[in-house]
Amino acid sequence: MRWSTMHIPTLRDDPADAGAPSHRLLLRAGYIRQLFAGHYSLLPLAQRVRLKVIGIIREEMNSIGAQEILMPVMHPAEVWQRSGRWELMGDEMFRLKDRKGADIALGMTHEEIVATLATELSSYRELPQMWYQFQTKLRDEPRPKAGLMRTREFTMKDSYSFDLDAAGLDKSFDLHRSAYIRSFERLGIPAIPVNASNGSMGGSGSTEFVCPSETGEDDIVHCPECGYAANVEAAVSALAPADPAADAAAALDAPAPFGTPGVRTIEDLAAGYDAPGDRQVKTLVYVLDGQLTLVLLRGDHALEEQKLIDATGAVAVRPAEAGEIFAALGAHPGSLGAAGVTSLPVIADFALRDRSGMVTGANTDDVHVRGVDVARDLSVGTWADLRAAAAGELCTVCGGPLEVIKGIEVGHIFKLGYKYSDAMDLSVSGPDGKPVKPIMGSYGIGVERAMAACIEVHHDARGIVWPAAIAPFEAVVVVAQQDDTAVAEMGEQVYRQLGAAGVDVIIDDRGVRAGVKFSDAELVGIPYRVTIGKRGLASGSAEVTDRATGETVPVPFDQVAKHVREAVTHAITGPAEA
RNA sequence: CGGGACGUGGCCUAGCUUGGUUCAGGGCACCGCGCUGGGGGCGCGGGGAUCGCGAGUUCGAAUCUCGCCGUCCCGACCA
Repeated sequence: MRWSTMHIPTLRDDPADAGAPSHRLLLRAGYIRQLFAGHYSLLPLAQRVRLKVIGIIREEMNSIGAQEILMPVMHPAEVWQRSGRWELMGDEMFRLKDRKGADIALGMTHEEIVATLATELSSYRELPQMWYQFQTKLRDEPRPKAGLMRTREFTMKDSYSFDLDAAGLDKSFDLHRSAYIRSFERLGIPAIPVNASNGSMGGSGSTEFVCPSETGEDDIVHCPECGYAANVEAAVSALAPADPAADAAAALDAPAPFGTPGVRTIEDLAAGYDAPGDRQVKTLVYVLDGQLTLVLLRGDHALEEQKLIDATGAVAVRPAEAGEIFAALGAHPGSLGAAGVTSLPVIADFALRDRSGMVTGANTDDVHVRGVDVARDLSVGTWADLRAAAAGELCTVCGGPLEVIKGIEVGHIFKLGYKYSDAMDLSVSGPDGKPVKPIMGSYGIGVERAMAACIEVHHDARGIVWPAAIAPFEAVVVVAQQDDTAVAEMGEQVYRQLGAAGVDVIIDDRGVRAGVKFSDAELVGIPYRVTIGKRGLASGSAEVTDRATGETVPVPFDQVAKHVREAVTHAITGPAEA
């Protein structure tokens, strides 16, 4: 490829972008252009990277025995109605009508569609099956952001497994897990597998692959001691046990009201009334699928909403509004409590179990009660893990202190169970001739997001520093003096030699100054730069510069191709054995 | 969906508060010529904008008012 004929419109003049995050670099370096919010054109450089990313993931998927397919982006509404997700997906699903007036969904994921395909499976002998595709997903994101990081239109590698039983699913799941670990390793993304919530996918277990990064949107609870890692949506932590003696000391025969004028927060109450946060019961009011529900936590704990959703199975979840709360309880937030409330469902966090001598609101403004015995005074209908694990709490595995880090979710694997098998009526004949329902798994990697995450990890003040495996080009030949015929010819010759040696190479043959070529090569992020110039011509050598380290070594012209080929080979991890 | 900001040649932006000699100035990019030539070089010349859209106020609107659209950022959701 020749730089002079390639459309790489770099925007090199914004000093504020030094060390900028991936979306700015992709834009500046001529990788992407926005069409409108959440939709980007990929220019030649980006498409080259994308195809390499796809190639690596494809190799790893094939190596675990998965087969590539391609499913439509447009789906008839009926399929989604059968699984119940036509309603569940709400505004996030793009919908349209065809000329006949039939409802059509634009695919945001393909569980329903593969399950439809899988109705053709007829015997246990055909299981297990793993099918995957690279396909555009369309999601009407409420807030697209950060360039390729969060778009409304993106490529996803999604795969689906069908197994005879749970043990088989475990195996397919583990195969994907290992394929993902190898894929991210080859892509240069330091992703770590973390426990996660299943969300709207349903099912029993899921693992997210998260790339640690300050720009990430996910909070990951991580134990440096033993390696435990989980999304805060699912993370657990250990608490110091409650002190029974202190509880006993604060216990009363019955809850005793006391005036707390102006007190609205846990902190106010802790400060003025000898009621530390861990002695309070925090009462939140949520509307779960239309049902007003009291959610109880220890005063110093924060609710993790996803845990509430997972624990209740509710679809529509929102905090209640002040008006609704007053109508139901007769008080405003700040003075709420569950003591004596039997008209509303009550769900409480495990940390409140068996506590006594607690302080909580009295459901009368400016009044609280003390001496509350959870078992005696509160009608808790459901106990669940609802609190968000926090930094400094203890690891349930090894007891070490936990930390919370930010990360980018680049992949997610789910054990789906029978949700879609049921909806689509999947069935095969078992060994005994009786029908058996296959069990499903689903597995996704966001391709463009992986590119963005990779840059997030691999960039410096001069631009992108691609790992050789997915760089748009492995090497660039920079002709330092384009109008010097001897130099230009030597550049062409070295360029041809590199190509013949199997190096993915571009020659910068533009008629611009050497400095422009150098800075562009660095901004774009090509791993190896081969400089051909008057200086080297005299001594019969080129200079090979490593983008990552900045190191430059002189290499005789006839050795350049071999030298670069070896450097690239060394830098790239090959595919796993099939 | 709630909160905030912004919308001026391909890109970045000045002008807007205090409407009128600016029917819009600059930088980058682009075209031509010349000088340069190993780290974003210089000079001269040139092309390119009905100031997001629509109403309104006014003798006069990029500038003021209203509406709409769009984009970005902060919160609740996802690969």
